Amino acid sequence: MVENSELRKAGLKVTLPRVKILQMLDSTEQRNAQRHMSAEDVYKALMEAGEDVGLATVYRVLTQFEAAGLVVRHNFDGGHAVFELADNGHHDHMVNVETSEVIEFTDEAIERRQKEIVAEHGYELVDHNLVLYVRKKK
Amino acid sequence: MVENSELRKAGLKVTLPRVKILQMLDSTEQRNAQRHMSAEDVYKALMEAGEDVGLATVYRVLTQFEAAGLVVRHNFDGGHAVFELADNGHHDHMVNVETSEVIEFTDEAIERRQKEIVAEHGYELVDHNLVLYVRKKK
DNA sequence: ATGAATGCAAAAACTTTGCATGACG
DNA sequence: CGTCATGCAAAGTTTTTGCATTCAT
Repeated sequence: MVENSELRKAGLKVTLPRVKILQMLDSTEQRNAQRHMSAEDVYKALMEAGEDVGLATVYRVLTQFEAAGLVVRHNFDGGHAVFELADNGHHDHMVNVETSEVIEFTDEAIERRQKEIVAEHGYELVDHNLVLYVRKKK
Repeated sequence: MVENSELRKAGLKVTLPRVKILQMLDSTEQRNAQRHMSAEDVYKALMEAGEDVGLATVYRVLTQFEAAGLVVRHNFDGGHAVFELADNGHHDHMVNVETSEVIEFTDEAIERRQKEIVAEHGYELVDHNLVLYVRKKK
């Protein structure tokens, strides 16, 4: 189960909504149902689970989680942001354009090269976002 | 100047708003002012130029341009989408998180590695999206 | 002339905020 | 108990849509 100590560590009081939201993210991930949920997704899932949490709270809590590094926010297409638990390290995404399936991966060579490129321009890397849109090879 | 034939080719009637928007994108790019403009940016620029185009039209036209491949839409951080002319080939982006300045780049090593990774998973690359969020090195 | 495109205003979609109430430590 | 968190509703943003009018061909 997701540790409540994670919340304390982040300086966040252990409240019911926060615990529920964290569990929700964790459990959907376990079931591999949907690794990336929008605020609305989380809200609906909570409602269906009989948990009475306001949508505004879901937004607030997800934003706090992001600030605390518990969760990562992605802006894949447009429209809405999606969130995923940050607990299994950094990774990039491959999206199968035919099925919308999301595959995670990491590649050292790319990571390294990114830092080099940025340095060559006199910057330092704060974060990055790489999405490969793919299709099954025929 | 931007060719109106581009519009015809795309099956779009050559109307004043469409021509103006295309020119606006082209001219800001020429002046290197801002390669990436939001719908609002385009709208304001048109207003300042004395062109009377509705914001809704700007959105509609940019969406059509995107569908026609004349323009590329990016969803960098969140909030709003930005558009750029598609005429100068593929490139990735670096966003300075302190100034929001956008720097374009391409890197063969990364491009190559992406194809390899995708192939290793049994897919083929359709498209990709790489954004590096950077900060000036101190 | 005729269908497509525009402008306006209204609505939709997503997210944030103010404020009174309620819960955590 | 004091403070922080929540819920609700209202407001903010960004983008889309309905509809009457105007324009391109």
